Amino acid sequence: MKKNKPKYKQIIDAAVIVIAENGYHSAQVSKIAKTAGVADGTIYLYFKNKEDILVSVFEEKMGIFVENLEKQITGISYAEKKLYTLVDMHFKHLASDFHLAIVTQLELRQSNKELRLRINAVLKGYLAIIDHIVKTGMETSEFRKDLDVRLARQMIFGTIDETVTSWVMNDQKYDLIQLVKPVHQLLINGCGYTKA
Amino acid sequence: MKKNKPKYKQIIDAAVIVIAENGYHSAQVSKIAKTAGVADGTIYLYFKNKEDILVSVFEEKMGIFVENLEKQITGISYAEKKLYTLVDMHFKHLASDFHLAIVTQLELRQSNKELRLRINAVLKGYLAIIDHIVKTGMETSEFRKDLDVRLARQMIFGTIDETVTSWVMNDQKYDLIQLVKPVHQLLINGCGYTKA
Amino acid sequence: MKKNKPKYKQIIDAAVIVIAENGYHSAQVSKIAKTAGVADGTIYLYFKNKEDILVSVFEEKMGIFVENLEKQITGISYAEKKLYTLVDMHFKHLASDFHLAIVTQLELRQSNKELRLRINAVLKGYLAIIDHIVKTGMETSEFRKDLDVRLARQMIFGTIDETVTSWVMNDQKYDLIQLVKPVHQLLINGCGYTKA
Amino acid sequence: MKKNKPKYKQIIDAAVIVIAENGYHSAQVSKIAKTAGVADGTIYLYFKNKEDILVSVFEEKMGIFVENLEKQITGISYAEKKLYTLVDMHFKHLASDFHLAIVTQLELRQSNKELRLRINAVLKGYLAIIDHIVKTGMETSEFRKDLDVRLARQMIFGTIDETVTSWVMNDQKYDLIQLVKPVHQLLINGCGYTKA
DNA sequence: CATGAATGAGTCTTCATTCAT
DNA sequence: CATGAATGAAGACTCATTCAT
Repeated sequence: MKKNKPKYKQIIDAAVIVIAENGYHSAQVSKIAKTAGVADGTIYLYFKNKEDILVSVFEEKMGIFVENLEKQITGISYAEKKLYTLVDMHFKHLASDFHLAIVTQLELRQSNKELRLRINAVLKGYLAIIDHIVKTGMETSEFRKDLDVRLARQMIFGTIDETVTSWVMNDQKYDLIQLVKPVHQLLINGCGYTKA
Repeated sequence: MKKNKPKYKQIIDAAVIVIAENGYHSAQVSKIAKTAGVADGTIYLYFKNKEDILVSVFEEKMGIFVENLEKQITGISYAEKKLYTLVDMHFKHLASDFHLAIVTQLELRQSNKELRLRINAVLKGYLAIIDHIVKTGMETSEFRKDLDVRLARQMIFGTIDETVTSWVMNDQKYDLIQLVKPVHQLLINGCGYTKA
Repeated sequence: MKKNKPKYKQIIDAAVIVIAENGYHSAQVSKIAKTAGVADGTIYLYFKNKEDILVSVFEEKMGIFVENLEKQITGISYAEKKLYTLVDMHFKHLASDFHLAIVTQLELRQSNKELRLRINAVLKGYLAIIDHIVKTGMETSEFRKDLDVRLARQMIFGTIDETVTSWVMNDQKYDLIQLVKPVHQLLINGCGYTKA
Repeated sequence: MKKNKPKYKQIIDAAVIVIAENGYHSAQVSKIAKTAGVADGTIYLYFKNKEDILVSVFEEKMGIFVENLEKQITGISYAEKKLYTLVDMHFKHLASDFHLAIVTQLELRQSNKELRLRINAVLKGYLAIIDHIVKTGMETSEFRKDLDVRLARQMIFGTIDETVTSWVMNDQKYDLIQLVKPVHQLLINGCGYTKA
């Protein structure tokens, strides 16, 4: 895959739009090709098949995001602040790209077992960051020592994901970014010490 | 739709199995019919189309579950205990039906906008129960007074859902029911008072 | 076939309406049954299959018509007057039954080879009357002696049929009965002696 | 529709044969494709659906015929000779293409209202020619001045059509072309002056 | 005679993918 | 590299007909 060629990006960008507007199953390869301004066959010079386009969209768009996220979070000392940055960047990322949010929260889920494995591979990097935050919090005693890291991660990811999905399914009619603070508070509390 | 006819239930039950084992898109109607022991055409006496089968499975199975849940929870006084019962029943319900868990967590998500609306209609009852718990907790001062009910609901639902999905995607190789207590603790903390 | 039973006629009458309003292929047997006020299965106590209904409509409605026609025409001496009666009765018959005209001119043609044979059997009686008229005309010297009876019959039938079909396809928006005289004139001329 | 592509004509020609031999409803698209030597899907690059094939056959074959007919007839001065040419070319056209005659006279009639509209659009050109002939005859005093053009046209078309249909339904076992002269005579008489 | 729930055969159409140019 | 015409597999759905009651 020659990921630096302009056509590769053209197709990725066209795919986000076409899939967001039509749904994955109604997004014909020929429609993506037309939107990208290339021939149908050209798609197959850059992608193995239709599913590959979908996953590549995720890999490409989320891959960059996770890289940025990692850089930002590494430089922060406290888990609380790390977690705030995570929620903040996550919400801002999707709030800034209407179509990508739809693809990520709705269309990408319409995939079979095989696809989900590749998606999970990408997600692993993101989940590792969450794990890192949780462990940091336990070390700094910001969080309870007896936290089950996997469960804490599932709460953090589940809450963030559900919040974004609800926002998308409500046609993004309220401001997602305003939810950063209260969501962060919920998560911090969840990981913190039980009230006396 | 004659929902009391035995054939209706036969088809629903067959659909759960066939969809879980093959995935929604590979689950031919004829395969469901054969498993149910009826003719292909009989399916269409009880369901409008293939999608209708999928949603009906959810409506039927989750409808009963939500009813039971409501009854149990209404009789409980404290939010903490209510929430425990919710998590407990949710996990037990899906842990007891291997196929249903797959359909609920994975296959049902592969649906188009129209279908999701019907699914959401069913979910509304479930989410209303969560809302009720959160409000109860706020009234009894078990939970913070300044909770955003919608966000709290999204945390609770998101955490539970993500926990179940992870468990399904890991082929249910660990015991979901053992997670009731720690998940409950995370959620109670999330909704409770900030540590000193 | 117990053709005197009321249900037989009920079904025939329902069929004319349903077929006229929906077209033969969209006229489901169940719709005819419902309109006739009988169960689906009852249809098959009176008719062999769906095609049989269609032909029976024709046999029943046209059979009576041809009988009447025969009686009337036999009593007439001259071919010209016989032909006038034929055109007159034909146009009046179809002009008086909106639905029957549609079935006869349009829907009945949508049949396969086998059906057309049965229809032709019924038509034979009608065509025999035309033949009789032509022969009478040749004997009385009203018509040319060298007429080809078959061709004359085809002109007469073709002209009448085409006139009615055009009228049906134009949604019967002009008065068919007013055409009796001019059509009769055309046919008489066609069969008559060459000018000068 | 790329009507100049060879495949378009291949499919049209295959359709005439397959439909004539099997009847429209038993003529599977896959059979037409096979006969045309193309893949099933290729059909749909050139035709909207199965019905579109049927009408296109008529449009294509009759369109050319009507064009030729127009050219020939325009060059003729007298209505009588014009009419002779019409009948002559009509009979010769269908007598020379066994399969086309079947499709035109029998299968094409098995179409629904929507289809008949497209068929009528093509027929309009043909009927216009007949009208032109009738009017010419009235101007040259070959025909009666008081002819109703529409009725005359219906007689001419009805007679020709019925003659061809009878010939097709009798398995074309007699010579259609020998009927040109007598049929022409019938029509000329019909339009001409009443015998003194 | 009458019912109507159940049957199951039969086919058009889509669209991801290929490959000759 | 790029094209786009051609491919062909695959399956949901309808509805005439049956038969146990």
